[in-house]
Amino acid sequence: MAQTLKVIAHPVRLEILLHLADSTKIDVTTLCDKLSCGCEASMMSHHLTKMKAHGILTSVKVGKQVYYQVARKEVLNLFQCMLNTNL
Amino acid sequence: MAQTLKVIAHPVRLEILLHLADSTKIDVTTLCDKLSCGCEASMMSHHLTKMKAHGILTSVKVGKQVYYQVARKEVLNLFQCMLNTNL
DNA sequence: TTAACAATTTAACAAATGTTCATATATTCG
DNA sequence: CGAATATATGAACATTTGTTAAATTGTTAA
Repeated sequence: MAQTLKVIAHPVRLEILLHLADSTKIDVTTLCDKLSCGCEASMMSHHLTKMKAHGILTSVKVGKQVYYQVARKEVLNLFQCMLNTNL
Repeated sequence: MAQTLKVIAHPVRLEILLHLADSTKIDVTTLCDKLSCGCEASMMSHHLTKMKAHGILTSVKVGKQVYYQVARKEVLNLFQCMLNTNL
């Protein structure tokens, strides 16, 4: 549990999750453009890879792009809980 | 929000919170004894200090001992949410 | 009051993890 | 093939974690 929290506990990664909660799946470049954190593709890839490694995301490669999406929907619940709790 | 999660995202600190959810307040040595993590007083102090620094805990000194308790009850809600969500 | 002890914190350091920037590896298209 | 684009990887740097030892604060009793 601590492990999962740790992976989530990063401003960019939270924003990624927030975004993926709406759009089903999204590729790295688009994600970079949409997020307000001004995150470079390289760094974005790192974050995505990390979350994927922990089973929070999955990815599908289609041509040049790799589309990511949330694998563990529970994480989104937690996210919602945090927003409600005014944490 | 990421900051708060980051502070919580550690096995020992989660166990501390779990314990403080029940017992209103508790001193460092007792906490060390009760937790199953085999955490030394020194390390325990580190964790408690960190959580206190982030406003999650408060402490009162009574004689030789320092009693800690949860300052932000919302954090416990989150905790409960995580348990429910089977995270 | 001071010596001895007990509870907690601080300091100093090595090891493990995380973050970031620069570079490398696909993949498509002309 | 070679240029252009999308993503991944590597290596330097920063932060976190855990350990051991020493310092601080408080208590007790001679």
